[in-house]
Amino acid sequence: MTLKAVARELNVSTATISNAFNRPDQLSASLRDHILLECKRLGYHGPNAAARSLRTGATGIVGVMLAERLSYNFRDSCATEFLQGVSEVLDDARANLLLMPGRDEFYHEQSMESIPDRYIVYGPPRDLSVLNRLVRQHKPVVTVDFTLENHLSLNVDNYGGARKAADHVFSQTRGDVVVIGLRLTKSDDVGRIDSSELFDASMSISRQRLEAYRDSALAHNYTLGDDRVWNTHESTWADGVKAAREALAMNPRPTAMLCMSDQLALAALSVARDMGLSVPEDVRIVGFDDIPEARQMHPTITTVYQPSIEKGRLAAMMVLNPERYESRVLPTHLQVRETG
Amino acid sequence: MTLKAVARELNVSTATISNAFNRPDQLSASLRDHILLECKRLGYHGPNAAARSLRTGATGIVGVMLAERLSYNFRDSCATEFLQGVSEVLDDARANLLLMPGRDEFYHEQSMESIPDRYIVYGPPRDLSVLNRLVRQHKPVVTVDFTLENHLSLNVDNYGGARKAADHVFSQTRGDVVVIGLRLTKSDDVGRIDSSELFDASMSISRQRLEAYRDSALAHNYTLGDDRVWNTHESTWADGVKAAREALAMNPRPTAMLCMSDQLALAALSVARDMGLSVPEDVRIVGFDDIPEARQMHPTITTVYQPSIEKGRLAAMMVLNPERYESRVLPTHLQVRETG
DNA sequence: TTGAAAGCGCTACCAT
DNA sequence: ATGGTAGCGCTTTCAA
Repeated sequence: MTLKAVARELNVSTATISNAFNRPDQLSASLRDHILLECKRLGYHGPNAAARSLRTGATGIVGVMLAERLSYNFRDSCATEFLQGVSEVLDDARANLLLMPGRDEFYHEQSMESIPDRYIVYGPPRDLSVLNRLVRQHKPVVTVDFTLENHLSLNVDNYGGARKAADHVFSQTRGDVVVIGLRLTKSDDVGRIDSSELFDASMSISRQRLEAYRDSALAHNYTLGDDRVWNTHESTWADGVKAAREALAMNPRPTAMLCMSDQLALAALSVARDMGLSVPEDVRIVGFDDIPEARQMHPTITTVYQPSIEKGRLAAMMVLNPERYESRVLPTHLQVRETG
Repeated sequence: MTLKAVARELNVSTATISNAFNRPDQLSASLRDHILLECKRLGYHGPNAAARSLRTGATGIVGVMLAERLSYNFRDSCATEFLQGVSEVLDDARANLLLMPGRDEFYHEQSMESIPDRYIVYGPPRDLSVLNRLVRQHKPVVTVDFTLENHLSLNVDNYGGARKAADHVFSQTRGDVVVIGLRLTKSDDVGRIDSSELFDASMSISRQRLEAYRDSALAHNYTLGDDRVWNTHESTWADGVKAAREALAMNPRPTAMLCMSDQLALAALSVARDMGLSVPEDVRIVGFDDIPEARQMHPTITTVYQPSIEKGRLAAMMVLNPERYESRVLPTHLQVRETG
């Protein structure tokens, strides 16, 4: 069933059918009602979205570009909460949600970026080429957790949160402190970092957190050298366990671990207990994000709260009405609980 | 940048550019390489997806139709795990994922269903009209957690799992057993059910679970009447708390609760503890799904395992290659832990 | 191996 | 208030 077929069936022009759906003021109410009723009877449910979009350039679809592959985001509580916030607002706005990976290899010779009307870019895409293609569409874009010149952005106060966490840790411990970092470099491996390979601070929230940890260390007469900072590629149990094992094998054993996500902190906690260590007596563990599990675990995790759901809601509202908003930085705060 | 513009720029026909992207065998390798290189230079990243789809009817997008609004699915661990499985497979297949709500009101006069090439329908859509529109597209469809005539479906053994859970409970307790159900009727309210309003068993996994509970009760000389079955609208903390409060206020107090999701069981557990009850001594609590939290909480939740991630993977594989698969029912099994 | 041209389904302009 | 029609960007047949 196409618009043309309906027009023929009802003996009116295609323009009239189109108007019945898109511009009610262009025809009499009675004709419009008649047409809409007949369309229902004939099984025509409104203009084909692809064809309409070709003509108008609009689909009502909001693209959410993720930093990595799609599946990663459903494993990460933080990302899931963010998407929850986004989808709440899109639901109300009657917009659909297209998820797009941030890796170039996923776009084999098709310009999928033409489908959505607007974009939320959640974290710096792994391949910047993908971002460039997107920007060239001249559609509303909101970047989240990083900034892009001439575009609206939404960030949280990573430096402030991390600083508070580190200040708290350094004021409580006399021993060695280590960092379990997240995506600080391009490396896929888990291991100590090499500062020369760090991502740029403007593009990497992890880098911002690291700076805060280091500044705090300095303020407490301690140095957080490369030999005390581990990198992980994903905020997963596996990566966290690997890094924590290496870190806790250091001699002398660290007395505190600053983890860049709660997921990593949870893994570190498990490793510490397997080694027979008491938390926080033998080793303090502090996370980041404040995912629900941080509150539910025993012991509960000391961490930095960031408003993930709210971030999603706001990102969606910003991209739907860019003219009404300005770039923002949302606050974070320290949640002292049992592990630190 | 359009294909036409590129063609003009390079002094070849539009057909040749199109072939360079879609049918490499139709032109010389050298010309193709030249064209692809020039396209990159000119910032043309391949054919516009909307236009191509208008012509070919294919977009490389897989639609996942959800039973309800989008946001609900990001709050539900089960749904999130399912989507994780789906997206793993779609990642590998280089397909994109369009999330679509299952409520009619979200499709205001636009036939969005023309965009995806294939559909996974996760749970019976709240409004069947949406499903009908979808089916009329004659695209591959896989239904999950319900069946649809002439279409591939993927289910789990709800009856079997629920039966094992109930048999376990009835063999352990002499007192009153209540059910905290999930979407057993259309009602948005939390409260006791009226059996005459129950959904049809073929469309409702909850109904299947209820039948299993009731059959098990009968086998143990007990009757699970309407006054012992609560309905909730969403598998959320709030709904669970409300239902559990009412149920535990019964006189005599129930000694076991069969909950249709772990989320509801978690809420019931919290209510029981707030009332000063010991679990499982005073009241046994059994869930369904086996979400990660069920293992992590203290006490750990006795529940029925269903393979949510695997269900997602399989649904995606089925919809990508419908001819290679048949409808299936995946097994479930009882996980006895501390609460029951 | 390459090119010309029709047409996918629709909307927006301009006529009437 | 309604209709005629060009053209959005592309693919595909057919002809050269």
